[in-house]
Amino acid sequence: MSLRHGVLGLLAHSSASGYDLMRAFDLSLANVWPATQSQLYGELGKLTADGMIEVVAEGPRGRKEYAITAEGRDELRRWLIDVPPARVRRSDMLLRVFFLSQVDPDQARAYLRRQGEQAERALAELESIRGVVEGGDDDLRHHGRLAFEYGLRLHQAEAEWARWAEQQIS
Amino acid sequence: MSLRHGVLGLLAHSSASGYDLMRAFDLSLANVWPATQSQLYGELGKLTADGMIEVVAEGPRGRKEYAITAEGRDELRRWLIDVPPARVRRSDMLLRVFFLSQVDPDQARAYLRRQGEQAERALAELESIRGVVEGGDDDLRHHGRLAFEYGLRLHQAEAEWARWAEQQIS
DNA sequence: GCCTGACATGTCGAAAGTAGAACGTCACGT
DNA sequence: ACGTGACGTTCTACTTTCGACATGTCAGGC
Repeated sequence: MSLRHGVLGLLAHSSASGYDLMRAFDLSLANVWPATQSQLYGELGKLTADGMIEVVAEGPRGRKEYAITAEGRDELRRWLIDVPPARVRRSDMLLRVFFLSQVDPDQARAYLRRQGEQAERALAELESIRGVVEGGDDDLRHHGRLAFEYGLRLHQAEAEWARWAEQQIS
Repeated sequence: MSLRHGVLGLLAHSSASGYDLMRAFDLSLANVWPATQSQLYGELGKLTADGMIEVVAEGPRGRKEYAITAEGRDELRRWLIDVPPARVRRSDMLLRVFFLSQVDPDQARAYLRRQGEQAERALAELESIRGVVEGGDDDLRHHGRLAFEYGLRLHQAEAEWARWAEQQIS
């Protein structure tokens, strides 16, 4: 249940409303841990019930501003340090690769080429927001930079692999 | 719903029982699309109901051997070619990176070091089964080799990133 | 005064994934 | 004859995720 910890992490950085968090998820965590609005509001309710966060202010339009509690901070740290990250990552892209012999070689190569192009597009997109990431200087952004670099390297490797794999099919 | 296509893909390669598929998932697809036994048997039922697969033989211990139908093969091809793979991959490992400022630098560095070591372990493990992957010569294995190489490159990049990231924290 | 668009929260149902209990069979070694 | 372990299926219950819908408020421009 990492959605819970995503919310705690953002609230540890600064208090926010559900709507604020929704945007924060879309902006900074979109590529790492996407979440829908309904998921978010549901989790806020559960976190409040569990005493991990609390409503610290109410604004216009029923806006509720949430803040992390000491208990929530403890839980976040525990998760960061003590809970080992999941080792496997599902990839339907790679699952398809296993079964590529079911289509003819031309189509298989086309598939790999598309994947390569997609990786390059992702790479270009990342490069285009490099300025934004390197601009700010708060904690979140600082560590966001590490994640940014990860994405860069990952997509690079992916693009190269796709080119290599395409050549393997003959 | 890629579990469905994982099953279809394996059955396209050769007929098998639920139990056989379970082992096939554990062996070849474990790192790409893990599935539990209950999920598998459930999906076999649904696929049969949908006419994508059929029972072609019954063996001892209530064993049912499933084979893919023409309809199933069509669906598999459609998925392979027409359905674009998901672009985002959740990573709780990376999610933690965003919030690393919540623990002290020593702990943050330790976290990244552990991740680097984990990537290297994964790499070593892959290298150790290189012989197995390169041994066989059926279609599945041939394309499995492409996935294998992907894993190799990915973990390599991950290990390097982790080393780099660890140094960034000071 | 009215429309639009951003702000804001909430509920529902379906699909997908996780976890494990329960049950029975067959082959093999001792 | 007996136990063990691989083989094999089925069912239930829970959690997570997704997508859509419902509902309403406030600020600004025209």
